[in-house]
Amino acid sequence: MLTKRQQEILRYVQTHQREHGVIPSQREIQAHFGFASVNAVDCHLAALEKKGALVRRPGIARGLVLPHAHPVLDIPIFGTIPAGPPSANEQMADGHLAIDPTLFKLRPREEVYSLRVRGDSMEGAGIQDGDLVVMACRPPQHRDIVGALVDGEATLKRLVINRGKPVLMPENPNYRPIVATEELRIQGVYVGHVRVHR
Amino acid sequence: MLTKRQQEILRYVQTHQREHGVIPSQREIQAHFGFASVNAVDCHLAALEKKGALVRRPGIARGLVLPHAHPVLDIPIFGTIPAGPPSANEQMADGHLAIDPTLFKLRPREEVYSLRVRGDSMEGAGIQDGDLVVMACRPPQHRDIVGALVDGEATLKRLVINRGKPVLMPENPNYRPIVATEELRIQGVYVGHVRVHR
DNA sequence: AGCACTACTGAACATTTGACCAGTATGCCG
DNA sequence: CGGCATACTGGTCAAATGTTCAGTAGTGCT
Repeated sequence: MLTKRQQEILRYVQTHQREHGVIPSQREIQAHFGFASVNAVDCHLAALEKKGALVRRPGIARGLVLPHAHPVLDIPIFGTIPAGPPSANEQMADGHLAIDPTLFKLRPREEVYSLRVRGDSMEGAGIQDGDLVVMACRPPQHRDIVGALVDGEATLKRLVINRGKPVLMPENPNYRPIVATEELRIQGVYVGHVRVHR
Repeated sequence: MLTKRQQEILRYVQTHQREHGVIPSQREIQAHFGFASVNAVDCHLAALEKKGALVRRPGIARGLVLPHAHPVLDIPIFGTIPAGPPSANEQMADGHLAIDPTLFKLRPREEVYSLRVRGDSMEGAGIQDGDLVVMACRPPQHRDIVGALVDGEATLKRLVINRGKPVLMPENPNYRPIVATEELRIQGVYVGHVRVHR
């Protein structure tokens, strides 16, 4: 759909952003291609926008938005044992997981965070020791895998509502279901995970 | 290390970029926080840069570069059945997986690609149907999980060298080890995977 | 008390930058 | 042939924007 020239322009914008961290201005694009006029750039950008290859923010400096530019979410990685919901203390993050948020089907302004799994109680669900699970802060539903704080201890289990009562089911025959005796606080719902092979 | 106010500023910049695709200008930050002077923003940005929380491009509109903005690798996702090594035909990618390359311990200029897993033959290794496995193009070693083309068919199995002969071991008792009768081409070594919960 | 750092107000300035108008030339489609 | 899209030259203009100077106030440190 795009002409050869339009592809070149688009590619330059992408490359420039990757290498300099900043979208190029029209004049920078002009200089790179040796155009005698900025208008040449302006026309190309208009054409690219019309074809949906990018979005322009009118009147805004370097206001090009590339479709693939922002699909990167910095997910804070908390320790193995979360002391509470992440919104409270962003500082405690052990690191960040940069990943495409469109990959996980997140809702509009949904908070996400990540935990490093300890133990093998969810092995049956393919979640192993050391995996980074991505958790979303949303209301839990029946049979969701949830991060829960039960009687002061944090665990990752499958939530089952049994006759109105919540039960945390492990996915490993060596472990037993957990029924909260005192308090049960759901801190997040599993939406996916990342494993790095050691 | 950052003060509370500086965190707020930094967070706003990150949020603004995620939601609008564009870095906010100093005046936009000013308006958001209700400052009476742009200089308040300028000072905060200077402080943030001094502390290494971001980089400023002097004289450039919206010239803030967030440290975690670009260390993102676009990994091409190929189909479930790879017809060959990805270097040949980059075009065939079904999509892209944007992820922090530092997460996986990749070697300097190592090629990576991604495959969607079909089947449950590696269930014992925690790799399930539908998972996106990340593969690196590097020489396979004993007990690596590899993507292999054996007798014309593509599979993901653990490579075991048995008395000098390569054997592809599944991690599921319902499947049997594969010994190549004709050809065995290793197309990549498993370095990790990503699962999106459905 | 003196100094450094944070956290601003208020104003002015020079650039940077997007937008726009007027033209030219080429190629394609009906 | 006219109309439309591409691909530019050349130039102007106003708005957007980073930068800087001068000054005030609070806090913590030595």
